[in-house]
Amino acid sequence: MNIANYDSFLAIADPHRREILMMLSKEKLPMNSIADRFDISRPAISRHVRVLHATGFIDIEEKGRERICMLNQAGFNEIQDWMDHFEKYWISQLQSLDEFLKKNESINNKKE
Amino acid sequence: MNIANYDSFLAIADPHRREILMMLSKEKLPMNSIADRFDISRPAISRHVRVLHATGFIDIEEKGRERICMLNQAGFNEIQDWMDHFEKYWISQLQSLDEFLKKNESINNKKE
DNA sequence: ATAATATGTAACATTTGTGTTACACAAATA
DNA sequence: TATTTGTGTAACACAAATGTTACATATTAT
Repeated sequence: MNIANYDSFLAIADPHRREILMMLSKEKLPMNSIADRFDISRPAISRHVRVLHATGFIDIEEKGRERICMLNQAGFNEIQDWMDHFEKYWISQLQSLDEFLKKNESINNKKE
Repeated sequence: MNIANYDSFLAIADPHRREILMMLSKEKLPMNSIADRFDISRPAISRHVRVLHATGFIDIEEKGRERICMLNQAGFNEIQDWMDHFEKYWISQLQSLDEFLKKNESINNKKE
């Protein structure tokens, strides 16, 4: 597929790509060192890195003929923003539960 | 594909499925009410909901012939745990930057 | 009892995503 | 300069994901 059609969510849907991100959270790595650690072909990894780069999860520093890959926060932020929306939902759910319990408590008190 | 092969990351990779989750963060909805709001077919939505349910993003309450869908935190937690790993990375990066700046500061002080 | 409603699912076509091999090229090394 | 190293990408095959239509079934309403 055309790389332009990928978004952050699709980018992290692939286990290989998540493994690449995990590796880069330990150390910066040049393209081929990443590929060496996988059992799939170098071109496949090259493409995965391209996807992660295009979606803002990876920065690439050109150093002679090498391309050093490192994490870029932008991609992660997109996911986190989305998660934050639902975080708010769970917090409001807890509040509703809390209110419910308090109401019940006062009813129970009346019964006694 | 077999639903058993889906994981949380793949579950939220599809825009329709993310839209379903967004809807359910506003209100609980029966299966068909969800489908009504999309321009794709009801069976397609049925499958999306099945995926979200299997991966722990949705709970389903059977109510007569209706199946009421609502959010379930479990799926979101899986994503958040993964995000937390990288959150730690960014914090440690900030610390490194901080240490670097402090070291530089003391060098600059010596120069003066 | 019949009809309408709310669903599930199989079969199939199509689209999308991933992997491979083969080839190209620039930078570093001998 | 010739070779090796680090990389990109096109072409293709295959696998996986998504959508559709058609049909089945259980519950509710008439």
